[in-house]
Amino acid sequence: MPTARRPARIGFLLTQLGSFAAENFASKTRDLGITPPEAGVMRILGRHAGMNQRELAEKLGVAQSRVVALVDSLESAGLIIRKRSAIDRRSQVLQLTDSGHDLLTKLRGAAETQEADLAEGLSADDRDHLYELLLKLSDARGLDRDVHPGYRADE
Amino acid sequence: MPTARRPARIGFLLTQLGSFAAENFASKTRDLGITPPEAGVMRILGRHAGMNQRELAEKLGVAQSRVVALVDSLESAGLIIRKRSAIDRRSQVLQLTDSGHDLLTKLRGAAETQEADLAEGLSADDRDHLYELLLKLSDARGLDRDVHPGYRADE
DNA sequence: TATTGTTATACTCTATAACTATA
DNA sequence: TATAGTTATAGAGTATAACAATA
Repeated sequence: MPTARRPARIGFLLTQLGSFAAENFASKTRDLGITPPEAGVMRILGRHAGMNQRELAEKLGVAQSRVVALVDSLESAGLIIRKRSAIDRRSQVLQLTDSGHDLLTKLRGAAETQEADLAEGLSADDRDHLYELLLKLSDARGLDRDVHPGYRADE
Repeated sequence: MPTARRPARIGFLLTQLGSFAAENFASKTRDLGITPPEAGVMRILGRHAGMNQRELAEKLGVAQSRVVALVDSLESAGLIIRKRSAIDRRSQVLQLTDSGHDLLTKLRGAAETQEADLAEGLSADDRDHLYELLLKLSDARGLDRDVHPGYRADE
């Protein structure tokens, strides 16, 4: 019964490695001129074009006022555009620009690089198995496959 | 070759689950009346009694001024005490109080509860394997087995 | 009246720099 | 001079509440 003898460490290790992975990715987004939360917005808009800001806030789990700042910044950088909906003029519809699509491609490249960084030290079988186990945990908790929160963490 | 077909998602999942684990633990420390960073201090002092504040700052990877605030708060709560070192009167030596030891015991209980929460949905074998894989990753990166950073994270 | 987005404001976390006491 | 700790200050990130335009 190895489980009973093993110390309670999965939570600790997930937090520690999650932090490490987040820092690692943050340094890559920094090189591309955006912050990690901005990268999250880009990723979501890449998959769900035409969202309005309220929908984006809900998906991200942040306040609408926070989305205003994120969208301001990405729009200033020329990566996305706001367009008033013709149907409901209260609503701002968000679209990636060409430049935004280019950046999204680079972000995906960064994610591939990160994957190689992180999995270093594991065999291909180990990697696949780790992926399956993590996915099982994530799905079992109903976590969104596209989103994770920015967060303040500890053990 | 399953690895080549698998999307680059280990980094994402580690960040997402790390965030989830951190939030989960934070809610438990909140019930005990302390914050997650304070819980980290308690854990370290439980293992390394007699540290001074500079050493603690180094171990945590935070500024000394941050340690002042953390220690102030834990001392006000009666969980630790500062004692001027007799050898070097600049140095403040930190010790857990009896009450601090009690709280540390409760924190360990919380970690056990969290472990059960997190591993729900995995078989005992899966849990053991996941633990081994995570530990391998953590060790391969030279991460401290006692410490992880408080952090701001994304993908 | 209700909803979308925006602005104003405040709070938390944390770091850097200046300072005090001691070495 | 150098170091341990403290205080003062500032910046980043985020939320809540008040507000404007539209429904």
